[in-house]
Amino acid sequence: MSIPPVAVGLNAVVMAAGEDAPQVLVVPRGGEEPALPFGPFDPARHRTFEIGLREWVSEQAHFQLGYVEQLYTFGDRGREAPLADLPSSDEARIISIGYLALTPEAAELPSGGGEWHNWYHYFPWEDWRAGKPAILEGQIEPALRRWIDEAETEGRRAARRDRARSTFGLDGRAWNEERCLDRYELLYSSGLIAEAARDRKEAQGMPPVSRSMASDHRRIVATAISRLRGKIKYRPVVFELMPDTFTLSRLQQVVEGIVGFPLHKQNFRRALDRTGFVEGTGRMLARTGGRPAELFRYRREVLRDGQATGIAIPRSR
Amino acid sequence: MSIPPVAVGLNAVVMAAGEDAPQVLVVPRGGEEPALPFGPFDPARHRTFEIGLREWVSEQAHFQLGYVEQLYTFGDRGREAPLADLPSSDEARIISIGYLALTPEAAELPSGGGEWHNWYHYFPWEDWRAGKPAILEGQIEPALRRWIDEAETEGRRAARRDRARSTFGLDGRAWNEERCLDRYELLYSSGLIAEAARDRKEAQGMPPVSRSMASDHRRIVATAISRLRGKIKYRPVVFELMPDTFTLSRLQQVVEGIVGFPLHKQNFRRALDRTGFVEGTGRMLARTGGRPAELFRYRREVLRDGQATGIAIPRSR
DNA sequence: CCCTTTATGCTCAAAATGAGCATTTGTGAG
DNA sequence: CTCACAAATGCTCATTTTGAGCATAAAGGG
Repeated sequence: MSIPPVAVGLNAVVMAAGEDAPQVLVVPRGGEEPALPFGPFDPARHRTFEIGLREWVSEQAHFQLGYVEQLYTFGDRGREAPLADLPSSDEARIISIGYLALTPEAAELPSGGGEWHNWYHYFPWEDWRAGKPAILEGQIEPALRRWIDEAETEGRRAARRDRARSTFGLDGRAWNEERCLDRYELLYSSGLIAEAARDRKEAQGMPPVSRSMASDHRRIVATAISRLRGKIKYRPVVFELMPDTFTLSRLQQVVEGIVGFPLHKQNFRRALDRTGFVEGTGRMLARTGGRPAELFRYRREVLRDGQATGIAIPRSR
Repeated sequence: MSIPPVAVGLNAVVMAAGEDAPQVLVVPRGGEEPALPFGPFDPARHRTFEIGLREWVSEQAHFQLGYVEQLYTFGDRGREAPLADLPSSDEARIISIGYLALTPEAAELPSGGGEWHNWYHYFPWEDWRAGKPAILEGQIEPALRRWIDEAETEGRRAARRDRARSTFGLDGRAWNEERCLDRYELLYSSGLIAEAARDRKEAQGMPPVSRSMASDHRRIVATAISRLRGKIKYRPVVFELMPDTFTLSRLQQVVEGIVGFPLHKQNFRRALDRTGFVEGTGRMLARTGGRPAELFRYRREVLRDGQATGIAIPRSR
């Protein structure tokens, strides 16, 4: 029993908290769609995937990774158009292992390497912080209804309707921010995503509703967003995105950026307080535009003993 | 930029609810350690990993899979002793993609294929349903304390102590059932797991405290247990393990088997009721040894609309 | 010094949890 | 045919945890 060889690529979704929105690290490719930091896994050079990943990211984006976790391994044939500089999938299958990396401060990136891009330029329908995004009622929902009606049998129409309803919260269903990946995949299969037309080598049927990425990289980012939005609730991962000290308002801002909707300020603080995750430093941050805010610090120790849970996400209406 | 080839293996952790404890499907290998259903991923034959996986499982264990999700991709060099019939890792690196599969009824397995084994034969320290397992105080905790003291510097001792405390709930810390993988890895690195000695080709230092498995398969099972114990709380996955109709007591029994501790019966039911996941069928199951119990059915529809959360786990004291 | 802007504090009702006690309804022994 | 027993269900009550607002404090700019 011998195992046929396949090529393994490593992709990193590096995230940081930007000024107004979460950011993802991309590598521009002059004229072409931007890509995630990406590189082959070479078993001769790298004892582990993570080592290889860190090497590629620092080489391509001039950037050192901190917190890293494995996301998912993507390997379906036909899931992507291969990047130009890789062998096409007819010859050897390429599978890619996606990683999520979190890093504090979106600030200093040496030039010539990667760039920070706002998540929501790639996923505008995911940002509900200022209410329901106009793109949903304006473009996505009508297109989804058209896609539902296009199905051949009533059974298929019902299946499409159910899927669209539950992922996009149509017809009064609730919006579940964690289902970002499901939404991306639905938009892909209904042809609303530029990558879908590109992969099928068709003319694009829809005006681009958002920015696209190389290969299946946008799918990997959607996977990362779903994972992060879920994980933030049961593991204190937000703090990987914060600098050493921060105000509670800033922390809340970062969480809101991630989950994509506004939180109730007082309740957010009360719940945070109970977790014991943060402690005041006594120092204040002036020039907040109002009353100065105290600077807080993350207490890494609390992770060690007791149940490490995440932070509460009290939605505000 | 070309990608060096590696070999990809697919492993399935197939789980079912047994009479008294959850079971995992293993393939006996006459005399040697049992293995998970395992097979190479052949990109020429299989369009997706899942298709390949289902094929291997049905071939090796004579068994059709239902619910399947990807777990993790394992690829560290030296993480395992290779299976005898595979090329050794010096030549080509073998990475394995682990999958978790859930299936109702541990009952009918055609003979000659796989066997159902109780989880807790491989992880006896994880079963707290009848109180704290004796193996913890009897063997594991003393060995951990020895391992802590063996460290060379005080700093390392402190690090080991912290790690042991938080994973095994030493010194009054809480036991977190989701950290099954962390515990396995700690036992592995502290030499309490037979596989550790085997992989380093050492004589075994400890009397085997539990059964071992081929290669790194026990680590994969630990990953699956951790995942399932976490997921059960925020997604209604237990029902994948239940037959069409079941009593509430049986459902509770299955959940208790998974999380590894007893639940408060009334509160479990109250919380379950609120979710709307189950509905009574009106039919009763007699011969329960007491008052007959009503048979319930899982309402798959609730998943479609609204927030699909998991079921509550009200620990009983 | 008043007004605007943030940061923090506090209160109250509603909902969810944690723990028990109480009833119902089969089975099986005497 | 009764009665004790074993489960399955039903209900109650004190605590906690949420969800929503209202109120107060402290800078900075006319």
